[in-house]
Amino acid sequence: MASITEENYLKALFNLSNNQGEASISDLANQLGVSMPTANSMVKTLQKQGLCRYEKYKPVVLTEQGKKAAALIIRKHRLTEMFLVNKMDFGWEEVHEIAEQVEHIHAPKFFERMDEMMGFPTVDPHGSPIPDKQGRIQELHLKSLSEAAPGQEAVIAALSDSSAEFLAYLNSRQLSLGTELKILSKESFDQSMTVAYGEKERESLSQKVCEKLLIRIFD
Amino acid sequence: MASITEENYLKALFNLSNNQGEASISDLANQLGVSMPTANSMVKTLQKQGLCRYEKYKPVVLTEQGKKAAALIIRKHRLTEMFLVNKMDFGWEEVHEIAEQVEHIHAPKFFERMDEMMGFPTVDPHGSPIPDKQGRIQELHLKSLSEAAPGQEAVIAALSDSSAEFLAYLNSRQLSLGTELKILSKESFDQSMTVAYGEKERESLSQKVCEKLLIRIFD
DNA sequence: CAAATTTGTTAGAATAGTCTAACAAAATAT
DNA sequence: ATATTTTGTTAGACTATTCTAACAAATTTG
Ligand SMILES: [Mn+2]
Ligand SMILES: [Mn+2]
Ligand SMILES: [Mn+2]
Ligand SMILES: [Mn+2]
Repeated sequence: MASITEENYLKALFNLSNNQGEASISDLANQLGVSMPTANSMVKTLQKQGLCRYEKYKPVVLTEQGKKAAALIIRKHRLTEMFLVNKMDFGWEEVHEIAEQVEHIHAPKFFERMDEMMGFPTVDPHGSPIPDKQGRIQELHLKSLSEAAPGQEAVIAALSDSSAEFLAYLNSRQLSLGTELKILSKESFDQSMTVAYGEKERESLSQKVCEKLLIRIFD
Repeated sequence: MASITEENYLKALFNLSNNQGEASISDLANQLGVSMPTANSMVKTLQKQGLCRYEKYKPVVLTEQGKKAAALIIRKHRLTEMFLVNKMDFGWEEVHEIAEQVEHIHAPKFFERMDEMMGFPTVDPHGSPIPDKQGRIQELHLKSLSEAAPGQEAVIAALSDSSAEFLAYLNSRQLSLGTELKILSKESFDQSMTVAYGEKERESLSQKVCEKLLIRIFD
């Protein structure tokens, strides 16, 4: 059984590989807030357990076993976040820190019961997919709002940044998953976009924000 | 912040003191499944943090600070057990192991929300009192069934043993908290008691069982 | 390309939590 | 009141996780 520390390294490696294609020691160290020698030595430990492959000075690669282990931890994390929001009335900006702890609980039935109670959700409160019990992840092929064109209509389906700060920004603008946007115009100078949604007739969203909103465009 | 290990030692010390009046190093080691030198050295560590007092060859005593810390962990444990039973449909025999892990989560709001959702319960699924937010415990002055006399009627209010084995035994006899018992007779040879409850006209309960059933006698 | 910077590695040390072996004190039994 | 048993302590060692300092490799820059 992997320790909590090892589980957090696995998750970090998994996320770095998905977001950047590969995981360097320095990225890993940064992500986890440890020194490079610490990350280096933990990578060796994970390799001994067959969870990753690694050669000096090369990027770290998770094995299939490592990927599955990581995905199953992420499954527990995302089920927990969804449970906290749907069944315990937490805000989407409050749940990550709690899930970061709950994901390490060893109690399969606890998470299965959450899953059942929620009717087997496929995404978490930030729109990220929940891996299945085999650790398989259904890829959502979403575009970012930046890629949409004036005149199009779209619905917010997920976020590429789920930091508390970004979520607080979205809360302050009444933006949430499911919000339907009409794209009015795009400023070519700074790539900011003007959109309409809900009660808002004209809201301007910076490029930074548009890139982080993942949408499904209406046909 | 006490580590998970330290928290488990605090709880063990608290329970030993309550059940036996004092906590020896060997009891503590036994309770936690560690060697005596290990318990001995952890006691020194806790003392350095002001959580217990201890002199060589004397029993260990929790300080007020230590008692409060222990009670607050027990609060999280018992709220969790009650939540699992009341809101997540677990059996009373399944929840202890999960609560043993969840009790170490640092997220005050998580436990407050559980508490609210359940309407601020005062006892856990095994009838043990839930300490309040200040770490105060309301003492229930219950008798064991062994102390009751033939002719009396009583209700099962708590258990002095909540092991999975005892709970399974109770399940198999349809005995649970709230079950109303009529005491028909007591065998002076082996202290076993014959009782009636629910559909059962005559059930015999051994002394071992009677001692572990804590009851409230009807006036 | 050579210099400078960034990234990665090794070595050595620290802390937390655990163990076993050996010994010492206290409690119990003869 | 001894002898025996139980309980408790010390010493020394081990693993896991982390750090800093020093150095080495790889990459980027001018
Ligand atoms: Mn999260
Ligand atoms: Mn975590
Ligand atoms: Mn319990
Ligand atoms: Mn515990």
